Amino acid sequence: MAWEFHDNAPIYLQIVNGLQRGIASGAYAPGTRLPSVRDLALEAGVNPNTMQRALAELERRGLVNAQRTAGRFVTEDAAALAELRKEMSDAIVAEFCRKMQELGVRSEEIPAAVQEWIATHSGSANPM
Amino acid sequence: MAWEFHDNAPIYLQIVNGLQRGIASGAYAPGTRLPSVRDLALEAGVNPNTMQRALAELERRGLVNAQRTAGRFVTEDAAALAELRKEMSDAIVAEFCRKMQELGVRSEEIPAAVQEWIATHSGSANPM
Amino acid sequence: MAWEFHDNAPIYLQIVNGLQRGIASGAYAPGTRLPSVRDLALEAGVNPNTMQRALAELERRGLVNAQRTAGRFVTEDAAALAELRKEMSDAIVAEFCRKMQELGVRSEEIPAAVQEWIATHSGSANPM
Amino acid sequence: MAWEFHDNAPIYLQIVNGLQRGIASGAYAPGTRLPSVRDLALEAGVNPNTMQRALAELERRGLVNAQRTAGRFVTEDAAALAELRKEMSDAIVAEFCRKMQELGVRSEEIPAAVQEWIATHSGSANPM
DNA sequence: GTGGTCTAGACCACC
DNA sequence: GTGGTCTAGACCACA
Repeated sequence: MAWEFHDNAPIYLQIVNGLQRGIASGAYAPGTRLPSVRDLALEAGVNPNTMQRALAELERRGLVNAQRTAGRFVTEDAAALAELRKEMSDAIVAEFCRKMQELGVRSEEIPAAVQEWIATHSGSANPM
Repeated sequence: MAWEFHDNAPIYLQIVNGLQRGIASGAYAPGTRLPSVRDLALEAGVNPNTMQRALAELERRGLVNAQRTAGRFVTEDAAALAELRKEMSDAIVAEFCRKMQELGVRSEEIPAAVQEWIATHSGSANPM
Repeated sequence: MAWEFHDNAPIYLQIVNGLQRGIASGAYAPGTRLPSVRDLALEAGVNPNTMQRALAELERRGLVNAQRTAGRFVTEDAAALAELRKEMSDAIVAEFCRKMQELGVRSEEIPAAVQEWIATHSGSANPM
Repeated sequence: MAWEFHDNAPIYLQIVNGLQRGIASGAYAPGTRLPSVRDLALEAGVNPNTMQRALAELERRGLVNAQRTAGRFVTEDAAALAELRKEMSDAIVAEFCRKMQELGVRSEEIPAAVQEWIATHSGSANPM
């Protein structure tokens, strides 16, 4: 995971978001043990305290479970994971629709635009 | 227009993009006179030369026409504007789909997610 | 006639050339009276002495005849005019062929290029 | 290459033209590395930024490729080079025909004049 | 060292 | 006043 932070939001929240993305996508699979705080902090290039705070937030949200000496594990709670995916998906969709409307595209036209794009780009993920 | 620049791309290109968004959305209506280079530069907080470069690029793309002493005007070429909107729309859709797929959403599921979101936000999405 | 002088050659020679062009093309028709030295100098934006020198050169070449009080007249000597046209034409052709060869076009290919151009541009003089 | 600029056109465009001539004639062979921006600017006696602008234009036209730290290279795209030669050749022919017509030579007579000149200069025209 | 970008400040033609 | 061009000098990423 490439960590790049902007200064519009606290870094720890940006980390929370990034880890949530990892969990939602399955990059951090349910039941899996997360790397140690130190390692995660090192990888992200932030202070371990900042990473600690992010992980505490994730735990508060029920997405990871700290097990005293063994480390932190991604939750296996399917409902929680589903809800997470729903929330993040909704956020992405919301931002998307906002941008499209800013461009002058009416709500009704958005789904068609999406379907057309998928039809013409099926198979090739064109990262830009 | 709120100008905020990140350092992942040249400022002049970010300006090009921002102005294109303004033109595509109609914030800068076809045939309208744009503010002068100096004014735009002042507003964006960049050097007039940088703004000049961005505007030259827009002119090269056929989106604005410079008229010697009278200023620059947004093109009235409907085809060019339509193509612009198509390109920008496609870029937004592409980024959206990429994010959704990164989240683990399969392509086939994306349109449904969009439609559902629009259905549940149809009231607030169109605050006009 | 638009007078623009470069500094690679004496101005009076550039004037000679310009007037020769006028005579060769018929802009100054055979037998016609030329404007006065003063007027020509004024029009060209040069010192009357400079214009005088240019006209003297033209007279030396037999292209104009000074008639004491009546002014200067373009020669009616058809042979001289023909020779003039030939010389100027040759100079233009020579410069043209030099440029084409500098571009890497072989001598044998030049006439074809000319004919093709004329064929595709018959009628429309495209000044550039 | 001898750089001499007139003030009828922006210097950077004159440079573009000069470099195009070099590329079209093969003086800058396909695939060859061009001198650095700084060196070219020094040679031409212009500001590096002006030379940069000219080179950027050449790149936009697909005639040179910039390779980050290695320098700029003349394109090897034969089609692009052929088109370039065609364009430049056409421009020269057009100017030539314009001058001839200004001299009073009719279009039909131009090819003959060219062929005659070449015939009489076939020895010295190809001094290689 | 290379290309690329940005700023600052100047001058010009046009009307 | 407008757009357009040019210079000077600086900084950056890349390798």
